[in-house]
Amino acid sequence: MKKPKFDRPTFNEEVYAITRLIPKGRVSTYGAIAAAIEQTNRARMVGQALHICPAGTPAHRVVNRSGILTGKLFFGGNRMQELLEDEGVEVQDDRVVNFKTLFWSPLEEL
DNA sequence: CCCCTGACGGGCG
DNA sequence: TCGCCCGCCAGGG
Repeated sequence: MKKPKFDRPTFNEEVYAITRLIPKGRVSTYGAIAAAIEQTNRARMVGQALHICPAGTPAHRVVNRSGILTGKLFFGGNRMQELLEDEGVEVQDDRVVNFKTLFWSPLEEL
């Protein structure tokens, strides 16, 4: 009884819930979301969850720790970048410009 | 059971 | 920030 079973369905819902809280024009990271639901070493699972996220989930606002749009390939073409730019987030070379200031932490700003 | 893969992250130089 | 190595962990072959 060391490790609590990994409840994929619940985990995914938690991820989507946090993701939906990311303000328009701001971005967050896989690790920050994982930390917010107390699953610090499961940043990768956050990625898996967003890969199959339901419509309406602003997954484009989630990037990696360097501000790189690691998931753009799953949006097709430049879709992820366009979605961000439509919200006023500047992107250059698959990376969020001013990432440090646009970063939104579910733990500190919630 | 072994091995590899991956929308990741921390530490180091 | 970049590159590199390594730890992490669920899935799939």
